[in-house]
Amino acid sequence: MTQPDMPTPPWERPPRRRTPARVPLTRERIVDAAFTVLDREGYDRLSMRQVAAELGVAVSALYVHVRDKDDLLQLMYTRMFEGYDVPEPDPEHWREQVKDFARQARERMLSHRDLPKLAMGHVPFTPELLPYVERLLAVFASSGMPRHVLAVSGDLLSTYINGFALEESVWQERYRESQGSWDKLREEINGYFASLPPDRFPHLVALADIMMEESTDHRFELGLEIILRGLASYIGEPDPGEEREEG
Amino acid sequence: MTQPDMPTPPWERPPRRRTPARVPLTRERIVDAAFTVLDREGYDRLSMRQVAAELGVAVSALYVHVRDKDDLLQLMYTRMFEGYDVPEPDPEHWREQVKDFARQARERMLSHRDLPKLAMGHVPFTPELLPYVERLLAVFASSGMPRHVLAVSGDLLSTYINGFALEESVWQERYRESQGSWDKLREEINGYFASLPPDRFPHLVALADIMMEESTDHRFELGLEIILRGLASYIGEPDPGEEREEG
DNA sequence: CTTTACTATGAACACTGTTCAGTTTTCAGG
DNA sequence: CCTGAAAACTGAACAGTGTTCATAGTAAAG
Repeated sequence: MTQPDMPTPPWERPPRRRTPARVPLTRERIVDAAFTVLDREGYDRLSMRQVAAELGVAVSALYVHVRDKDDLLQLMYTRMFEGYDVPEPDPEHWREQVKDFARQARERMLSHRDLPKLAMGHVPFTPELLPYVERLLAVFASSGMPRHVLAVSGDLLSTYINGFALEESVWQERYRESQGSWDKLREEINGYFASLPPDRFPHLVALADIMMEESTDHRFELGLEIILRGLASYIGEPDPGEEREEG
Repeated sequence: MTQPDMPTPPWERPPRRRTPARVPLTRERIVDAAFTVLDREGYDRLSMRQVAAELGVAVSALYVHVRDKDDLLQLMYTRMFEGYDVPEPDPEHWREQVKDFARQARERMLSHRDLPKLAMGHVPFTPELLPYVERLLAVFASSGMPRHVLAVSGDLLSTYINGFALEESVWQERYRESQGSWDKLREEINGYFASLPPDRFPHLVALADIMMEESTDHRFELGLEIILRGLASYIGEPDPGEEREEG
C-alpha cells in the first residue's frame, strides 16, 4: 500500500509526457492574449472569439476561467495598473510627485491601443487597485490641502489624464484610418481650422496653430500645472466644504 | 390646359389620402427614436434593430437616411448640443459664465441615460458644433488669459465635465442593476470603505464619508472652482508657451 | 485499472451591423 | 385618370457577436 502523504523522493522522476505537457489555460494567459488582440484589432474588434483564436483554443474554454467579457475587461483594466510606481509622500515635493504620477499614467495609457476606451467607465475600487489610490491620496494629503479638496483631487486628476489620453488615442485612430502621415493629417486639420471664416470664428482661427501643435506634451503639462495651481490655491485656506460650520 | 405655376386656390382641397399619409421617415425621427431606445435600454443595448422596431419599420429602412450606426451616433451627439445657451462674453463675469455653461452641460449629460458614454470619443468639431466652441472660447478669452492657456482651457473644461458626468452615470447604472434604493447602495459602499483596515488605507477610510456624500453637486462645483482658479492664476502672467522667446 | 474532478470542445441560440434584389408607395407629366 | 420614374421601404441573407450546454477528453487519486 502506498503512503499518500510521503514526499516524492528527488530521484523519482515525474511520469513522462508524450506531448510537452500543454500549457494550461490561465487567467493570466487569457489577459495576455486579449492585449495582443487589442493592439492588433482595436477595442471595438476585441472579441472573445479573437482571444480564443489567439490562444488556439475554443471560445467556450475561456468561460471556464472568466465569467464574462466584462470580467475579462475588468482583468485587463486591473493589469494596466500593475507595477505602478507611486512614491513615498514627501511634503516638499508633492507637486513634482503628482506630475510624475500623471506622466507615468499617460504613458501607460498610450502603451497599448485604445486603452483609454477600456479604462472609461471602470472605477479603480477593486481590492487590487485600492493601494494605488491610497498612495496617491497620501501624496496629495502631504501638501496640507483641506479635506474636501483632497477628496476631489484624485478624481480631478484621473479624469484629466483619462480625458486627455482618450483624445490622443482618438487622433491616433483617425490617423490609422487615414493611412497617411502624421504631418499630413495635422496639416489638413490645421488647414480646415484656418479656412474657417475669421469673422465668425476669430478665436478658433487664431488658436488653430496652437491646438494642433507638433507635440501634445506641452498641452498635457500645461493642463496638469493648471490643475495643480488650482489645488494648491486652497492650501492654508479653510475647508470649502465646511464654511457653514463657522460662526 | 392647366397652368402649372398658378397657386392652388384655397377651396381646392388636396387629393384625399386613404391612409393618413404615413409620416415619412426622416433623420430627425430616427434620432428621436434612438433617444427613446437609449433611455429605455441603455447605450450597450442601443441597436439599429431596436430603433427600427421603435419606429415600426424594417431595419434596412434606416440605412436610406443614415449611413452607419456611427453616423446615427454622431447625429445623436450633435442633437445633444442643440439650443445650448452660451452667453455673450462679459469680461467682468467670465468665471460665472463658464460655471453656468458647465452646469448646463452637466445637466444635459444627465438628461438622458448613458449620454457621457455616447459623448466619449466624439470631438465637437463638426460644422454645427463649432459655433458653440467658438462662443465658449470667446468667454474664456475675455478674461485676458494667455494664448496657450486659452488653447487648453476648453479641453480642460470639457474633459472635466465629461469625466465627472461619466462617473455619475456609471453610479446610476450600478444603482439600476442593484434595484435597491439610492441610500442603501450609498450606505453599502460607504460601509465597504469604512471597513478597510485603517492602518493600510488611512486616507481612503478618512475620506469615505466625503466621497460618498449625499449630493454630488458640491464635488462638481468644487472641481470647477479648482480648475477656474488654476486658469485665473495665469492672467497677467507671460504666456507659458512662449517663455523661450524672451531675452 | 477505475473513479473522480476538471478542462476543453463543438454545436447551438439569440443577438448584432450591414447589404441587396425586389416590392411598394409617392408624385409629377401627359 | 393613367403612366413612368424616382424614391422609400421590405425581407432575406451574410458574417460576426456573447453566452450556454451536453459531450468528449485529460489528469490526478484511489
